[in-house]
Amino acid sequence: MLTREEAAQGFAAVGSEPRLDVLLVLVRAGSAGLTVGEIQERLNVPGSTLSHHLRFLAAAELVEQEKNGRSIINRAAFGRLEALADYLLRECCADETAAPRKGQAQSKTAAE
Amino acid sequence: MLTREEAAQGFAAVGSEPRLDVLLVLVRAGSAGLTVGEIQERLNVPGSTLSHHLRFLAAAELVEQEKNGRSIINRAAFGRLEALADYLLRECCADETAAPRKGQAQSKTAAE
DNA sequence: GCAATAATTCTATATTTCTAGAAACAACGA
DNA sequence: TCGTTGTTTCTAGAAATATAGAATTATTGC
Repeated sequence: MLTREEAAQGFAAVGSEPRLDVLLVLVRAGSAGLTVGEIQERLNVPGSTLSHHLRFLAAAELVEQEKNGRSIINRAAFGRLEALADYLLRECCADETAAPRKGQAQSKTAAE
Repeated sequence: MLTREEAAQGFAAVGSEPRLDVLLVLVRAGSAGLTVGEIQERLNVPGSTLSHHLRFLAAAELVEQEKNGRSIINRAAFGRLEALADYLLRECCADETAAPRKGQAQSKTAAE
């Protein structure tokens, strides 16, 4: 499971529009992944900038990079992304006084 | 649904450890919420710093604030958090060439 | 070895964010 | 109205991040 630090790092990684764009392009690409050049074509961003953002995403382990000849294939780390998605609401309502039914995110209209 | 900008802003909001801490405390508290002072007690952070972070979270609409006398009650916006959680993988594999079965996040071992 | 391609690292500047003390503001109770 | 409590705004210096051109490294084909 994700530590608090890993989760924060993961969220920070997708917490910028250019990086979120990069990740979404990779998520759409699925398990095949995309080379840096292919991402660059789709997003129209300078190589050095893209490289910077990919490093961020890779450091957070949201993207995996595999070298293939002179290209680098980037793939979304689907397992990590699922863990991240689950993280926020996992402890929902643990301190709820009345009925501590865990895992129940009540809608915003449900306030007492 | 969340726009790309809203999603990035939301992720950025929980992309710092102190802010993630604040949000998790509120998620645990459930629909009752917590006053600023109560959060402060639990996290042991200066008021001005906490106020700064809460503003960030409120701007991203991840936390709702309601004035109550001289206190302010903060509540996690569970609906928003769910939307955020869903956002990352929603378009999974849309570009997949072979079998574009949407919504299927294959495990990391599935890369041929 | 040399040119071409793919990507990263170096560098520098601009911008944003973090942190927290101090001051200010708002609401309530006496 | 005056003091107290809860919270925000002001302020400022330190640190991190964004952006992108230029130089560099790595891989391949000839």
